[in-house]
Amino acid sequence: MSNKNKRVVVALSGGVDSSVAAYLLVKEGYDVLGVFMRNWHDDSVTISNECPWVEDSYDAMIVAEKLSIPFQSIDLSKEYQARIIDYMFEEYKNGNTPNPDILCNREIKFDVFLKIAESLGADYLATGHYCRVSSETKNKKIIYKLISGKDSSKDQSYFLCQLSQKQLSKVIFPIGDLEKNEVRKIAKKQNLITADKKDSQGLCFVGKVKLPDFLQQKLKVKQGKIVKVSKENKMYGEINFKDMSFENLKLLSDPYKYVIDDGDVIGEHNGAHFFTIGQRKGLAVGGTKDPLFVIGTDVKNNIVYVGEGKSHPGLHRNILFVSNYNLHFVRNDIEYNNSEFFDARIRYRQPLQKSKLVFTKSGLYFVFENPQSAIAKGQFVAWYKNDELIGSGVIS
RNA sequence: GACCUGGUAGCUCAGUUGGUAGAGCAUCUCCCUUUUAAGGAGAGGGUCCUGGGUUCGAGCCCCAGCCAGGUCA
Repeated sequence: MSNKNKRVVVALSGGVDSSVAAYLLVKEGYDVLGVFMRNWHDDSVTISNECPWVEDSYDAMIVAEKLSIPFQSIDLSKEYQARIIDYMFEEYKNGNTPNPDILCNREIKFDVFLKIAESLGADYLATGHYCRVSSETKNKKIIYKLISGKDSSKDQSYFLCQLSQKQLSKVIFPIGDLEKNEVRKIAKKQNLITADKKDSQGLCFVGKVKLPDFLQQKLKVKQGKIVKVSKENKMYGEINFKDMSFENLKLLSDPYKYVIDDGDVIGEHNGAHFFTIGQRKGLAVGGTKDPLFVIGTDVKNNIVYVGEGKSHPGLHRNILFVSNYNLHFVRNDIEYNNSEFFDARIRYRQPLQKSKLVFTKSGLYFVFENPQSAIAKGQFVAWYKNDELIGSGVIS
């Protein structure tokens, strides 16, 4: 096969998915090199008492051995700290809700790590993501497409929404055409040690953490008030949701700005930056008929605003905004007419939502057909056409 | 000062004609999930204000006290 001369570095995480990815590459005749990334050292903040990475790197090595491919381990914790962890703290400090794993893909796996792979002579970098890449030639230029994984319940395209054409040109996702159970079946058949290993969860590379505890490493505990806003509050009635004119879009997309007099003080929290919109757990305030949800935080004045019940108006919005600066086009050859519907999601595994894309001088408005719950500033919105992820951006 | 109402799980309350207590919310655990959340399942938790009394038996009846809210002079 012609693959013989092609060298691929596969990122082995010590899980099933990357193990099977490596196996498939070997089977297809590539010259495969397995590399394990260690990006985090501090086990004191993770929930499980074992150091997960020790076992993971060991499993990765055993898989490499089994497949008879060379293996090495690299430490990118400095870069991870600088590009991911620091960003995370900064965002939370500012009252935003970051998505470190999306950045980890853009900045670490498909940037720092990709460059290392290239320095090792790799033509391609492969990972165990449930995602696909295809390409077509348009005006003599190759265009790469980021396609959802075939297994829709596992599709991880959302986490790759910040990748560029250049990055995609270097990437192979060997398991993107498989379902999870097929991946496990292959691993079992090949006797890979990771076949029955539980799927990893939590922050990629860090592991499962209790976020408020994790954040307390750097963010101070600071007592503040919890203010309950009535669903009858007049501010909810003041917006004309039917007026979709350009001038009104900003008003429609702006998160509600609460002041302390908008509601009643019903409790205390220990730091508004530990909370995010839509959050229910951790408020430690009972006595209501329906659960309380965070509808807004004010980190400057250290106030958490809550509303009672899932259907509280403060929880839902039809429109969100992404500034030009925060827009990222995976495909930069697509025309928009401001009235066409795309599919979009604002969090991993969320069913795709119909949305119009309206471009303005300052940025892009998503006008959803149905109201979206808990649109969180700092999270990413990604838009799709059919199975293809077209672009993404940070929610303002 | 008098009168009224109420004091039951962390919170808000329900508790039939007296037979040693329940629901929602909160909390904790598990499941789901490579972000944050959400969601699903389960668990723990009560000298029923205190002290007397009636009764075989009192959260429920009686008396006294304490506390909270209200009404009237």
